[in-house]
Amino acid sequence: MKKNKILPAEENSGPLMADVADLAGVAISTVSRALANPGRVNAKTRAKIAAAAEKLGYTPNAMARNLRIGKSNIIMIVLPGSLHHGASQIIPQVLQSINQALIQNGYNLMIANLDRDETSERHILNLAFGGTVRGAIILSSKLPEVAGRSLAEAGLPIVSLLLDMSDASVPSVVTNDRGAVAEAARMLIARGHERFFYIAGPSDNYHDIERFSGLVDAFHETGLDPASITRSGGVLSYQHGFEAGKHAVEDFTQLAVKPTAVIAESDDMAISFISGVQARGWRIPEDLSVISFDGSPVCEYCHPPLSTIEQPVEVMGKTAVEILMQRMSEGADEVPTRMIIPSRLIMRKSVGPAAKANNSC
Amino acid sequence: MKKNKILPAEENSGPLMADVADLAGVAISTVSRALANPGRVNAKTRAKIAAAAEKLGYTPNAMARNLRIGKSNIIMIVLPGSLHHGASQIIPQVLQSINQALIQNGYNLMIANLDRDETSERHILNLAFGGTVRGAIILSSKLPEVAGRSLAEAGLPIVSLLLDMSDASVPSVVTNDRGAVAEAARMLIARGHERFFYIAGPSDNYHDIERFSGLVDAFHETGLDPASITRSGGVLSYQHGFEAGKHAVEDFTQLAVKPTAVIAESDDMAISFISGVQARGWRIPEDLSVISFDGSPVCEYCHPPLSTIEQPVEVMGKTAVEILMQRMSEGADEVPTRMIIPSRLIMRKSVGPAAKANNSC
DNA sequence: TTGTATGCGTTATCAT
DNA sequence: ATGATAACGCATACAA
Repeated sequence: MKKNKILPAEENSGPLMADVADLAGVAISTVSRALANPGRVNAKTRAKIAAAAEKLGYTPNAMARNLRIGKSNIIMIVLPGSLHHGASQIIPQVLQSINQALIQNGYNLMIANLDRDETSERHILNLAFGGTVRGAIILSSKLPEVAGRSLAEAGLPIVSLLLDMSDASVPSVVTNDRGAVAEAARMLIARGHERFFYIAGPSDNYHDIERFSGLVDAFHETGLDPASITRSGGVLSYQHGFEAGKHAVEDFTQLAVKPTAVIAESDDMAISFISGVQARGWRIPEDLSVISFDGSPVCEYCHPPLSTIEQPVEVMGKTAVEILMQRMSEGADEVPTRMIIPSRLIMRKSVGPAAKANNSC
Repeated sequence: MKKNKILPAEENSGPLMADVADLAGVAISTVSRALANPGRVNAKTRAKIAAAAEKLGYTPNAMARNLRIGKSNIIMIVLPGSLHHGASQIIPQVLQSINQALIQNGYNLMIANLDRDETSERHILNLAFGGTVRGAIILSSKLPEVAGRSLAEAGLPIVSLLLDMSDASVPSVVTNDRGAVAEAARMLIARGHERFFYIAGPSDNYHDIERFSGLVDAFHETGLDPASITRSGGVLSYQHGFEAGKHAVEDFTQLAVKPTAVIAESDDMAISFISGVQARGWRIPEDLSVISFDGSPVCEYCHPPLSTIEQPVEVMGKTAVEILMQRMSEGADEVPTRMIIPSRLIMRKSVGPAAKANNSC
């Protein structure tokens, strides 16, 4: 039984269910039930089967099972290539939390990279349409789509993480980007800051829009003129947030009237920006207060320790998985289309009162 | 053809090979050939088939294919839970490079977390013995093993990355840890440093042993007494390298005679260590020179910019995949058991000449 | 409660 | 060069 007559041969592929059945002296279907539906088989035979399986070191073949039941147990996470660099500080945590939650539900996590080339899009679509994956969690602002085929039509549940795609009817798990920035900005304004410098990631990206809007909101609320907000960045091609921060230093240097507060879209941007302006003689927070986004662990050890808006990635990841599970089990589409997990502002020494006149240097 | 009579029904699972065959007016086996082995089918029929497939938007079912050929096209990467925190700065790059290389070879990447509990070990073993994955790249110092079943016996190719497991006959891709640290140490010694402080990760880990040995080597070569090396760390339970660095600050503070040079096993450790000692009045590099390991991008923006031994993770990742591919194709086991990819010392301002007497503070 | 038989979607063997 | 057919390993409808 162990070895088949006709086909591949190749490497020994381990004991089969049939082997277990033989050894236990029962039919193969009984083994199948004993494993999947223990309640519906006699305790005695169940014991025999368990013993046989144990003795043979039997492990069910997942591919065969999945093919038979017509479902895969693999979920893919779609990471834009840029994320590996951009918000890279939090990616490991995201993967970790998602994977843990998935495994608890009997699923596995596959990584899919979405770059700007058609090849990667096609690859992802094949994963979806070819039945390799059962669902997707995406960290990209657009769904892969090529030759008229879109991930949206693949018939599998999708959840967007970090970016709100509920407009495109993709359930999304996000943080309160806009409100969190507004809150941080209000706090800065309360400390006397009136001129802001905003370091943006790729323009028109959800994060850019929401977070910048939050800043503008705070200005409106407090009666300040949003005209005194200077934007920097918005370039798509940066590999790292670090580069954006570096470039922002140039922009900042050329300003006739210097802002006293900086809000950066990611910790990386803030870190390299701070490094750059400090090298040119500005002091943080005496001359310039800085707050960024992400809550990377490294912020605590920056010079000075960096205030950051912490994204609750653990919770967000688990929530994304929960929603995915709901979409997959309950046939219904009655699941939330947008979950907002509040972020937390971690105040550190990079923030101080506004300097009176700091156009030195 | 599209819908079958008896079974699941469920969601529409897309066009099948049979549908393509029908539309093209050929047998199903011909379609299979046309797709897999284009050379062995008439150009005309091939065109018909291609047209039909195109029109239907046909995507081959991967699970069925893999089951049939008895091979999965999924490779798993085994990440110790600690790595998500410890050396986390480089994990995204590792994943990125490995995934790219895999996809070029027609494989996909699955993530597997190896924690310290038996559950995660069992899970990984099931992935292996259940045929879900075809091979593994591990970043863990030990192979999952439970109830006598070990990953080593799963009959699938394994490559170790970052850690040398060639002793356990697992082909390994590593960097020249020992030599790189020795070189860095020699350079420091040439600058007058004679008392070193070494911040270690988990004790007896490969990295700890190799890198510390490198430091000792340099001392021997230059006729210095290794007794003037102080070790700190070696604690297993730290979640972040940051914590190790923090703790090292305590150790450092209590030393009667202060070292003038520090070597840390990871950038994270160095970053939090520097932050801590600076807060207590020490100056880098005037009082203390620091070099660490990993080459995290953030080092460039530290205060002062941090010298680091860059691990060539991109090359290492690609190399690991290459070795895996060799193991899988050429039946032979005649593949290298250890590949050493040299690292590069990036010198930055965290290093200076030894202070004459810096036991101030 | 257990056994028999069929099919999941594909590849590969054998004829034609 | 193409077509009919039997597996791959498992799960389920149905009969016993």
